[in-house]
Amino acid sequence: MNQEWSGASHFDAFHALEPEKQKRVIDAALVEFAEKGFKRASTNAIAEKAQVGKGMLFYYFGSKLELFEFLCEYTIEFAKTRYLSEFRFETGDFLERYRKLTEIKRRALAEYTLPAAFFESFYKEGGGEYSPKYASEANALRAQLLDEVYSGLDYSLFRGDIDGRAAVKYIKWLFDAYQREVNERYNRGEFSISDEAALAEEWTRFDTFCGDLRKLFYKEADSDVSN
Amino acid sequence: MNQEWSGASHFDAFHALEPEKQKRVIDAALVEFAEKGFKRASTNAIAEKAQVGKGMLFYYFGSKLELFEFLCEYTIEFAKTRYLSEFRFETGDFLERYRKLTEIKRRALAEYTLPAAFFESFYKEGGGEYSPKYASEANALRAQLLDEVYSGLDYSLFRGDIDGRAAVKYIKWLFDAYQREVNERYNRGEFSISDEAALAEEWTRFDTFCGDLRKLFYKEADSDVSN
DNA sequence: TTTATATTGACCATTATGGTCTAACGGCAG
DNA sequence: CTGCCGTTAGACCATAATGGTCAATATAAA
Repeated sequence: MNQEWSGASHFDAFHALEPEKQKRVIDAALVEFAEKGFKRASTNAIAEKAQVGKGMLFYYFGSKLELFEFLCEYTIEFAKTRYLSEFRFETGDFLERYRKLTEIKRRALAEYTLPAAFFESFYKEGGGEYSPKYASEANALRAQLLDEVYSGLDYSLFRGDIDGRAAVKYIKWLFDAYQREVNERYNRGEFSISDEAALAEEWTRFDTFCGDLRKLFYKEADSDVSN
Repeated sequence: MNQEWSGASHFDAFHALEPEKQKRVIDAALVEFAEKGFKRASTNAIAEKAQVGKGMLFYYFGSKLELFEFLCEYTIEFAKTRYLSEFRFETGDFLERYRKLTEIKRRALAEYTLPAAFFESFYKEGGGEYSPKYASEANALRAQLLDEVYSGLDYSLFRGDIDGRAAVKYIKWLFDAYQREVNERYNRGEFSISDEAALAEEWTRFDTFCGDLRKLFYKEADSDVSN
């Protein structure tokens, strides 16, 4: 007897699972794919990490690729609703924009990290090769995001002796490096989200950092320079 | 320098090969290990990339691990003789040091890239786990290198309104990001080593970059510093 | 030719992969 | 209790790739 091929995966039923189990599966898969990219990722590892039988993955998703595409949809949806929605900058001050962006990220750190890592990996490793369907959508979203941050900047705020576009680039480099440093500290367990005091210290650290950038790249606030 | 390890691997004989074939093997192995780390690296891929029978690798080196350790020794030796030897800074000016460091790297770009990538990968991926023998030596070398760059800095050169250690960190971040950008341009084939004009442009680009950093982080200097 | 060294790629045991499938579990209806 | 059925786990399978071996050569020297 031949069976139907298409009706194999109980995709919808997945959402009826206990949310905690759903989350375990999703998180494990996000991590695995983010770390290794589509091809090198192992469904065995995902099942193990999620503490779930491997059969379950294929029961719900049908195949590795379909699981991957489910995550694409999930992260894109996440980025749109939880991230891009807060993304309306009224100021032309680049530093202020990036500062606010970092704040948004940080506030949702716990839930944000994994989808963001997956999204980033999708872009860097060639995730789009395996799922062209989502490649364009992910790119569009990325572009929209970049546009929101980089368009309509007020270059007159920067000090006059350095090219404005260069200044923007430098500031971005510094922010990214700063973020990396924080992540490293976080991964080494030097502070945790639950520790109020340590978290507050992180924020003042961030404030001095932003202050430094302002001192470095901007015109002096009180005394206007005549060029 | 070379001692007898076992009757099995004709380790010494490797150096008697045509240099061009040696180089093919070494380069292919450096690339493979640098890209994938020890475990994920494939001897098959190395042999193929070097256009050499797989048996040859094991004939000369005995095992994957011994090949790996040969490369460790090779790169460490390379770093010592071709790199660290030029590494005596008499100035306490951090920017000047990093600038010179970049110059050294760039001048030996062709021969430098592969060993450097291997060395970096050895540190980032856990190469030391597989070859503890060389882990300590590599770390020592790395430490020596960092010490040479970071010890005895003259913080009084920096502008007064930003912490000196922070300034050093920011400058390092910017240099690294700049390097990454250049590498990306290079890998995208936007310029080649043989193209004199493009290369010269790269150097003036680098000069403006250094100039920017000086403007950003240093006290206003009316007198030129020359070395 | 004989001898010694180089060199290859088919071959082997092992491991890991994505995917399948059987057997069992647990709640529920009758 | 007995069937039923959506779930679930993990043994299982064909396949591919791994590090490593080895008999068969090619090369060159004596």
